[in-house]
Amino acid sequence: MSDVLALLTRTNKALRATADAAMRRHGLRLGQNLVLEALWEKDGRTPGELAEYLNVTTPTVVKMATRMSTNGLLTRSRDDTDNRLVRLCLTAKGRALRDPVMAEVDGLRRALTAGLTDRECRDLATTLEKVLRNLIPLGAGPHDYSDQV
Amino acid sequence: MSDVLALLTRTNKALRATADAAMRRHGLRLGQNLVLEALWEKDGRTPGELAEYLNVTTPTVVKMATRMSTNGLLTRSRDDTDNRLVRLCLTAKGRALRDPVMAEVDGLRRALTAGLTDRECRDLATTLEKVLRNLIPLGAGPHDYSDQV
DNA sequence: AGCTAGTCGTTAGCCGGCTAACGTACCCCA
DNA sequence: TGGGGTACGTTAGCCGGCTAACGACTAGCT
Repeated sequence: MSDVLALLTRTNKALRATADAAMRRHGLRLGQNLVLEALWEKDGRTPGELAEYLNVTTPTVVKMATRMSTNGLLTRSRDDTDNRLVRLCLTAKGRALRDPVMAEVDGLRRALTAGLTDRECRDLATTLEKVLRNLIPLGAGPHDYSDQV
Repeated sequence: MSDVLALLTRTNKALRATADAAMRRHGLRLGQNLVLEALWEKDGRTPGELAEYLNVTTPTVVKMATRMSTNGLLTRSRDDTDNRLVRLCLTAKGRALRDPVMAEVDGLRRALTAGLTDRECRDLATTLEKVLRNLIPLGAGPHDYSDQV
């Protein structure tokens, strides 16, 4: 009982489905709002910068950037001074999504914790952080946790 | 501060990475252990049954079953009495993974909540269930949650 | 008995995520 | 000044997940 693993899995699945549905209402897909957020905050980032910022690999950003470029959300352009770099710049369409998408994410954030007391929210965050810290050392590389408690 | 949304996202990402690494040690991939678990519990299930049991769509099960069949973990065979049905049956290799994989999942489950008190675990589960219930009505269909608190 | 409606699995195609391999461009040092 | 190492983006290919369209089979009603 109280299987945190299963609960975490189910919660995340529901979260993904809900978030994707929310983003679709604005012509976006699940992670694309994060790319936009990063560019709203600072336009003209490179795929590599974005990848590090979003905690994702570069190829993932490249593929998403290609789709988002096709959808007219951003443009690719090579940096003048360093020809290796690629600058991802928002289009007017990409900039226009800022307010509605931020409102949507805010709504999701509130819906998520609806009916929870402040105390519950804080405790949830604290405990999740602990779980996260438990996971991080295991995530990188072929680590064996059979020696852990 | 205490952004439950971001925390949930990061936790799940770490969880997926860790779980995938754990399953790879047994020649499996992320969700394949769930398929095996379902067949350990009751062999010869159909893709549709499995999909419902795992809360996943049928095509997802079909694709996984194809890969797992290629890897010699299970076999496909048509039902004699109803030729629409396909029976997924474990091979010896698939059966042999039962103990080691269950132990691995158990290790993951324990590592996940390492350093947490029983109280913290129970509270975490309770709160996650609330969050999950908040999400479920939003997940199905083009629902608008702008009216929610 | 035959036609229709419903059930079931498969295929095609998309998305986000990853690793590995590749090609180009820069940079620094001999 | 040239060459080797390094940084960067792209491509290819895999996995889990989804929806939509398709095809085969059963079942049910007339």
